[in-house]
Amino acid sequence: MTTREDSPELSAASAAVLAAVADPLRHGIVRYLAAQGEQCVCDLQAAFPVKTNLLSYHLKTLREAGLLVSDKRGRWVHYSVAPDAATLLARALPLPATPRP
Amino acid sequence: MTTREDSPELSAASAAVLAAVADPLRHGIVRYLAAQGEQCVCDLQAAFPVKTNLLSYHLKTLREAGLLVSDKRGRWVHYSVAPDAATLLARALPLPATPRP
DNA sequence: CTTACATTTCAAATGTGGTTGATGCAACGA
DNA sequence: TCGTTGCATCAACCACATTTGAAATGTAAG
Repeated sequence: MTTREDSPELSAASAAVLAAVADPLRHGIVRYLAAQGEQCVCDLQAAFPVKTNLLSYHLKTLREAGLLVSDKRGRWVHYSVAPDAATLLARALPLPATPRP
Repeated sequence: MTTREDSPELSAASAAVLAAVADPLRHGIVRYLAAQGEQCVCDLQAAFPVKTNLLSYHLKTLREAGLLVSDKRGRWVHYSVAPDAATLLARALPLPATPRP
């Protein structure tokens, strides 16, 4: 094992994280949750006009990428942006991120 | 026309930029060019063991995403990271980027 | 207990991007 | 001119991601 990361593996891992948000719907979901804070799936259904099972599929994709966390409370499942999502994304970029204007 | 960007369109445009680097090979190419500076395709062939036409396809993808620029000098084509690539990527993220440690 | 509701899971259909092999083309040298 | 080199383009194939419809799970209300 090496101390520093191997380039191909780093690129592969980074690409996987980026692929999660490289979809218009998933990108919109993350933006929406970042702006609105925690929302239940039913709220997301109102905001994004897609079938429920499709929404569920994309939420699962984002969750498995480590960008979202879910919390089941009673009958509803609430989703929110993972605490380290911003760091995860910034580190996945192939270039150092510049501060936003 | 609106003053602020429309959410679905912004997400779509951002997702397109992110999709360009959401591939291990393309991610590696951008990282390599950022580290090494301008390189001709022949140099990239040495660094990435893939067929020439495949490399050309991925370079075209990155170029069309606005992340790379190409410069044909004589017989060789030199690629380098576009001047505003870092900004383009940072803006494409669905969350404000955190500074890297 | 039975029903309704919120969300997930499953399997099958569809679509899209990456890969390959072949071909094209411009620049250079013999 | 002729052949070679460096790179791009094209069409076809294949693997995988997305989408769909149906059914399952789990929770709460009546």
